[in-house]
Amino acid sequence: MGIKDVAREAGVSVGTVSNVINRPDTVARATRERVQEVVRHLGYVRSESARQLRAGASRIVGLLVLDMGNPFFVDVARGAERAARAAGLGVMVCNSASSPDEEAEYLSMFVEQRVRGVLVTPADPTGRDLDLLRRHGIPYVVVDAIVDDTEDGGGSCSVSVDDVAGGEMAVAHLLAQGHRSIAFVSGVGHGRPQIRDRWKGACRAVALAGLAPETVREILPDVAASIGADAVARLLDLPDRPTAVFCANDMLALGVLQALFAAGIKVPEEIALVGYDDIQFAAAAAVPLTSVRQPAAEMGRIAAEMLVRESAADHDVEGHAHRHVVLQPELVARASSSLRVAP
Amino acid sequence: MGIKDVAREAGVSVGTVSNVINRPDTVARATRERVQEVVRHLGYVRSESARQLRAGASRIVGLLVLDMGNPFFVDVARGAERAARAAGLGVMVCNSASSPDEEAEYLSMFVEQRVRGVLVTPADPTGRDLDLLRRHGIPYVVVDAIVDDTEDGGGSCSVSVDDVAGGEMAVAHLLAQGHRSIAFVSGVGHGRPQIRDRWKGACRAVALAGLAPETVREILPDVAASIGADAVARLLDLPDRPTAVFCANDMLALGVLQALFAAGIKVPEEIALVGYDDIQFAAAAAVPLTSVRQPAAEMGRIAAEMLVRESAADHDVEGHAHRHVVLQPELVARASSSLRVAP
DNA sequence: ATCTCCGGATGAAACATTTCAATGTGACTG
DNA sequence: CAGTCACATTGAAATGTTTCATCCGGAGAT
Repeated sequence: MGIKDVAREAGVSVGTVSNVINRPDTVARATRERVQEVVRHLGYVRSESARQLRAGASRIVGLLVLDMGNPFFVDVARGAERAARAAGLGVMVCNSASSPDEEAEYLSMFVEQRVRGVLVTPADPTGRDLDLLRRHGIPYVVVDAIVDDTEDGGGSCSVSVDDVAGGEMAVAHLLAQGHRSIAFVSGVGHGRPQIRDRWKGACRAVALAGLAPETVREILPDVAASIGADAVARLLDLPDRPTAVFCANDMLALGVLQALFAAGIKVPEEIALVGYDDIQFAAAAAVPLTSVRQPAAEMGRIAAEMLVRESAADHDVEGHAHRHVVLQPELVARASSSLRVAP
Repeated sequence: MGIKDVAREAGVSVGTVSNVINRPDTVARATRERVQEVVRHLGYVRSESARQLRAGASRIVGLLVLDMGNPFFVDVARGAERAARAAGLGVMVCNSASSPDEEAEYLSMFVEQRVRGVLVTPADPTGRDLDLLRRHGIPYVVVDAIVDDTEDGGGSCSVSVDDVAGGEMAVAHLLAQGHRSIAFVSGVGHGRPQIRDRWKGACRAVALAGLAPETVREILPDVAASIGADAVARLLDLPDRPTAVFCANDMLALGVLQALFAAGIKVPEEIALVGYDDIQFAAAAAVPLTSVRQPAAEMGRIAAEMLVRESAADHDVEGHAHRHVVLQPELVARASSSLRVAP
């Protein structure tokens, strides 16, 4: 059951069958219809493996995210998937679980598969893992991060969101509500640029308001334990107890919200809460969560489109200039940070 | 940069290089080490396409789910992925979005890829789409459903959860709380067997309690509109307003919860609420949600393991007997259905 | 000294496509 | 009528592996 069987059955050469499938307009109508009939009759489906062996690259792109359990990345995947399919490409979604080892493993699997390209949110902040792709000439687009890799001649496109602006608008919002002691909670991967930028934005908001830097303090919960509970425990231990908490993402914020509830602390009356990502569940939380919305699906879409363009252009060697698209986040105010009564 | 280059550089034949990679113990130590060194030096990575062209099947399994946005399926995917990787297989997760058309499209893509097998939650309740796989001899396991396909000689393994039992325990729980008028809300895909079974279970609980069948009524919100809001509108229109709502899944329940909140109706005081799936966010909802937990990750794991076994056994033609594993759900009681004060 | 065996290495076939130069066939032009 | 051109079709090469029958050289047995 190969192209040869179809050819024999239809009384034509394999080349003609191939043409019927890939360039139907170049073959005479009578022949075309006869071949198509045989294809249908035999239930022939071409073999991608043979096809891509010849072509040198497959028709799928790899997508490597940090956490499939986080709806933010699910949205990114959805956007990417839709755009890729519009270009006739399939998407293989993989989950590095923020581990550089798993990341390396998946990337080398992508190389084995000779994928058309890769969309990746790097787990390894050095971006060293990506060298593998570059060495094999596989184009990639960095999603939700900017990797500074211009020095080694490579470089890449990227799509990200302005996390400094996001952090700033979250804290500016809290300051506007009258809060003067704010905690910034960063959980797993607190060292990642995205999180660092949100922290920077938080500090900038404080500085712009002309307040003391200590107005916002960082809390680093133990990632081994239940993160939300540990964060709240540390929070309550703080000398000058904060009246507001800004969490590095919504998953974290939901955990903190639960822990605050368990501790009998009222949100937003006693402590205001702001998250990040505006995942679908933020609005349905125990107290609807104020959050900084990131255009996740759009990020996925743009990344996939850039990849398609780059992979199409990669034949004229330096015909492709890497671009860095930076999108803007948006504050969505809900009950968890509502205007509190002045003390 | 193929196996040939490695062979030339190391001064051996391609067969030997292949042996070094796939059966290192059959080649003399000196040769082996020399070849390995060259591989490292040249950065050689074997081509999966060529490999699978020869082998006839790839090393990836397809996973087709109904809704990537639903954390339930994300958990299934996680379980499947882990088990597949333990067997050296990759997983390609795709989202049929409950559309038979998309399902058919993805399945034929799987056939093109000559995947090793497929894990699928069918969007087409007739299971007709699966014929394609059977025709091409691709093993598949049905996840979260049982397809009755024994008549056409094919058949398949399946892993599912006893939805009748789940529906029954949800409603029995509400009856035990004293509720005597219950609404069952089923949203998108209300016609699917899973949902029908939950409804059957609900009816059975009522019958077992010796109550009138009208004790539980079904509500079918308009899927085009905002489902939660529409469900609540219909609910309030009901002649004898129910005091409890059982939703076919948690996504739906969260929507209903939001709509109830918007309508100023207190949960659980005025209306009790029970969901299904016990997704991670159920516990963090506005009112922590009572739900029926399904062992999602385990289902994925078992399904993948069955597939691996079947695909290994498919050489001895009828050496494989299809099995149907049915797991048991579990009720997780939370605030949304807490004991209400007698009227 | 000859035979047998065995660990190691080899070379070619097979896998299912795509692509491309070459070929054949009429039809139209000069 | 010869020449040219466009259109359809063909046949074979090329893609990078794996597998398997074969071969080689040396060690042990007779």
